[in-house]
Amino acid sequence: MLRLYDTIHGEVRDLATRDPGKLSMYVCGPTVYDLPHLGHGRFTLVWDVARRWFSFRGLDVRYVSNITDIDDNIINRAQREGTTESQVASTYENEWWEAMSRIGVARPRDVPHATQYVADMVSLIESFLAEDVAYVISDGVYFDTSCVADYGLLAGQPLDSLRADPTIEASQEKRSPFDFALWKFSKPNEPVWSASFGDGRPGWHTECVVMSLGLLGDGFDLHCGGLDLKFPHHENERAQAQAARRPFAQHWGHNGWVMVGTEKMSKSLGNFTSLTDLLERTDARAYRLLVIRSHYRSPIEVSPATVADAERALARLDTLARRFELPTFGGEQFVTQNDYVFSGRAKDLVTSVGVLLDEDLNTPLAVGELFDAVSSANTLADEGEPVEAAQLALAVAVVFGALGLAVHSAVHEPTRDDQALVSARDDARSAQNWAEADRLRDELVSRGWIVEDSAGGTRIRRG
RNA sequence: GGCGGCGUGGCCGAGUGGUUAGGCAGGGGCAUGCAAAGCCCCGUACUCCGGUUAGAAUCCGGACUCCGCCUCCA
Repeated sequence: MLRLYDTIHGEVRDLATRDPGKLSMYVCGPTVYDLPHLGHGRFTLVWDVARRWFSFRGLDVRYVSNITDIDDNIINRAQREGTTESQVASTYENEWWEAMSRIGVARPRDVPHATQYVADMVSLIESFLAEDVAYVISDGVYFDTSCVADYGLLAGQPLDSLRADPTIEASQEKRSPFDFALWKFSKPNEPVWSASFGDGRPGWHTECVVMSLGLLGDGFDLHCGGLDLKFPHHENERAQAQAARRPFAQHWGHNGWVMVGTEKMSKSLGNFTSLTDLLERTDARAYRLLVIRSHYRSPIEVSPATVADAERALARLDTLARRFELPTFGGEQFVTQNDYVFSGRAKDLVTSVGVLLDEDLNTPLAVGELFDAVSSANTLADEGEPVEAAQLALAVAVVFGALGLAVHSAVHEPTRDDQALVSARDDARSAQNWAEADRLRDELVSRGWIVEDSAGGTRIRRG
C-alpha cells in the first residue's frame, strides 16, 4: 500500500484512490511571468518522482498541472515592457517547458490554462453571489471566509486565531481581512472578460479550484504543491469547494522549500536562482539527485557546493553504467515494476527500496540503499560473479529510472584521430613501451579524455 | 500574539530506545608497468540543562538558536 503524509491530518496515511487502480493528482503549476527558479525545479521534481513511483507501482496516474497565464504579475510585466499579457505568458511558458524537459520532468497528462476556464469561474462566482457567500465591493468580488465553518483546516488553526498582517492596509470594504478576491474588476488597458457582476479577470485561488475539479472531478485523490501554497492558496481553493458543496481533494501533499543559506528562497527576498541558469552549467541529473537525496518535506540547501557534491556522486553511478553497459531511463518514459523480473540480490534490492518508497516516498534512505548496491555490484564483478553483478547493477538502474534519474554518462564519440591514439597506445602497451604509452595517454588527456586501462585495452571517456 | 518546523561528524543528509545510513571531501591500504576506475580500512557525531530507562541522537520537561506560515510566493 502506498502511503503519503497528508497535510490536513498531519500524519502519513494510506493513499486511497477514488477509482481502483487510478490516481487523480493535481499539482499547482507556475504563473508564467519570469524564468523558472530553483523552487519551481524542486516542486516539479518532487511530484514528478512521486508520479513516476506511483506509476511504477501500477497506478494509472492522471497528473494534472496548470499554467496560470493571467495574473497581476503578468500584467505588470507586460506593461513594464510595453508588450501584451499573452506575449509575456507565452514567452515564459516556453521557457518553463524547456526547463522541464531538461530536468526530465514528464509532461503532465493535462495542462489546463487559466484563461481557458474563465467561463466556469464566472459561473462559480455567480453561484456564490446568489448564496451570499461572496460579495461585490469597489475593486472586485470577494469570498466571505466566515461562511466556511472549518476555514483554517490547512493553516492548522481556526480563522479567529489568524492574525491579519498589520503592515498591509486592508480594504475597509472587506467584511474580513481574510476574505480573498474571486474576481478583480479591470482597470483601463488591462485584459478583461465579461461577467454579469462586472467585467474583469479571475483571482488566482478561483482558477485552481475550477481547473482541478473541472478535469479531475469531485473528490479527486491528491492535491500537491509547495508548502507556501498551503495557506492561503490551498485553504482558499478548499473553502470555495466547500461553499460549492463539492467534495475536494482527499489527500494533500506539500513539499519543502529550497533554502539559500539559512533563508527560504523566494521572489520577495530576491535571493532566487533561475533554474535556467543552473541548467546552463550543471548536469540536470545532479539537481534531481540532490532533490531525492533528502526527504521531499525537508528543506534542501542548493549551493555551488551541494550541487558539485551531487555531480560527483552522479559520476559514481555513471561509472557503474559504463562498466555494466546499463540502459537509460527517464524523460517521458516511465518504468513499471512489471518491466523487469529480478531474482536474488537484485530482487531483494527492489523489494527493500520499494518498501521505503511506499512509505511517504523515503527517497533518501532508498538512495542510501542504492549506493550500497553500487558497491556490492562492483565487488561481485571484481570477485568473478559477473551474472549476479550485472543483475544487481541493472536493478540499480531500474530503480533510479523509476525515480526519473537516468544512470548513464553523456555519450561523446571519439574522433578518428582519438581512436588512432587509442590503438597506438594499445600497441605501445603490448610492446611494454611504457614511455610511449604514457606519452599517448598525456596526449589523450590533453584532448579532454579520461584514460582508463581495462582488460579490453585502453578506454577513454569524458569526465 | 497564534501555528508549525529545525539544531547530527569537514560538508550535504538519513535515522523515534541498543548493532557503521548513504554520498562528497580527507587519511591509509589492495590492485595497476605507472595511473584511472574499483574494492577494503579509518573519523566514532548528534545545541544545552534536567528527567525517564538496565540502556537515548532517538522518549518526557525546560532553555537557547535558527527558520517558516498568519490576504505576493513552488
